[in-house]
Amino acid sequence: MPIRFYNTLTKAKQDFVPVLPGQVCMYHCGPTVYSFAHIGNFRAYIFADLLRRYLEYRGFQVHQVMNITDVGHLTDDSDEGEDKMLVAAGREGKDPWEIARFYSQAFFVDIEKLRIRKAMVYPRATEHVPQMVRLVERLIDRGLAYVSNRCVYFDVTRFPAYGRLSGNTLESLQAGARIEVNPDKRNPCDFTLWVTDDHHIMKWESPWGMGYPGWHIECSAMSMTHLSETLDIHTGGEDNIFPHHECEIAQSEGATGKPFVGCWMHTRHLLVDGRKMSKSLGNFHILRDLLERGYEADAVRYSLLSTNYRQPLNFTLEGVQASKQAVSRLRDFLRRLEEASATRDNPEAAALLARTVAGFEAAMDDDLNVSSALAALFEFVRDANRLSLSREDAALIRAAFGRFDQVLGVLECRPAILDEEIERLIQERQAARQAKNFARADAIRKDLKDRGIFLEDTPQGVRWKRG
RNA sequence: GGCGGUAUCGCCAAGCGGACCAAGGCAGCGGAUUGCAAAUCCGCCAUCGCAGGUUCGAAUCCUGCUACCGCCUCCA
Repeated sequence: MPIRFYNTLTKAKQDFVPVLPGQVCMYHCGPTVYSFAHIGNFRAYIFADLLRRYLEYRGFQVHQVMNITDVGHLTDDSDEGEDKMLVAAGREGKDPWEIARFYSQAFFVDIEKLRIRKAMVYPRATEHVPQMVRLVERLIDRGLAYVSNRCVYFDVTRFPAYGRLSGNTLESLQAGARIEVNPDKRNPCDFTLWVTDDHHIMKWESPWGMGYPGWHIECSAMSMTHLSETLDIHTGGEDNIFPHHECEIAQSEGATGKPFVGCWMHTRHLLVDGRKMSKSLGNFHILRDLLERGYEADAVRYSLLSTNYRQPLNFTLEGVQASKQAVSRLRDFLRRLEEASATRDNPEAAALLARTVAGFEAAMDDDLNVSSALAALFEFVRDANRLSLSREDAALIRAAFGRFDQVLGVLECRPAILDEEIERLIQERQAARQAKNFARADAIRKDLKDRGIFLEDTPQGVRWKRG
């Protein structure tokens, strides 16, 4: 069975066929580092991570690149918008370079906590200005871009496919009539490739004067530099579809004459408590706040992971709690496996496991249907809990779950150090229980519980876990 | 105004015309087990936003309505 992905460009699920067999070139629109990334951002990055992990699970060699946008882009093409990096710099009394350094470091701290595997490269826009300039020159040479009043614009009328990704054709955009008229442009929908502005703080040399690049060109330039002129997959949030990705296609294909991306994948925005996340509604979450309030990174990851990326996930704190419980159920199961001691192998275990692997893969093959894949795992847990298992059965199951977790990244426990104090208390409690001093035994358990260690008494002895 | 999406149990969420009088997780209730717990097992817990229509058959297709979300200026 082939893997099937929904392609925004064709608006249909289709078989995934990379340009080079067995290899995948994948590019993700990453953070603009002018503030802390919020959980909505992380939904997109966790999706990208899941995609990479599943492709690797399926045996592909994945070349993964995520950009870091550290150039402040004007919010529109008419030279009147604010520059995010500059606004942040003003707010915090720093220069834009410091802002970028600070928030990109924070970004890497956060993705590590969320167990997002690192991409091959995180190219920065500020380090690729020469490549962008060359791309703009190519576009001018091919007659797709023009210089006007020292700025460079892309002529959308020269690229007939403009609008294919988003459905925003030139006619419908003009019908919408919300586009400001810029006298320097030939057509109202033309977009900026280079802004010449000698007074801007972040500026570079170019054939058209000191200035800075337009807000779409970096992804085209960096994906070509680090991957290829034709990408297998390009991801981003749904808000990127237009204008960002539409413009990337125009620039890239305009310059190379080759298809830019085989499969465009876009993550739906999430809601928080059923509403759009916004600072004014007070439902704006960043990872470090959630961690400070006692929620766990793994539970947050599970929450953001467990809904298909094309559904409007509703993020709630109650949901994070539920996720924590769900993860516990899986981890408890794996922990219990270590006590398997049946003397003969259980043929049902292998059969159940085979069915579960098939269910997991069928679900994931179908456009990363994680909810369904997880259901297969939970059904297995319930069924396996009824069985009497040998050590060999348990080893087989653990290996399979290890492979599942290479994809999901939520089962492995964080390294937990059992210090002597805890060990000693467990011993003391056992002695108290032997002596039927249950008051003392319960006091110890409560003490440990308050310190995040949970004890379970079983016929095989005391088992403990971190909550 | 233009383009697009979503609405399934208290909460989250699969389902894409028949195997569904609808997975799975969380929460809840009853029981087994336990010194008490925890974990685990068993049982209970929805006719799918509303109104029509198509079909032998619809959560799944069509029409209308309502609500919410996204894009059309930065935003995952």
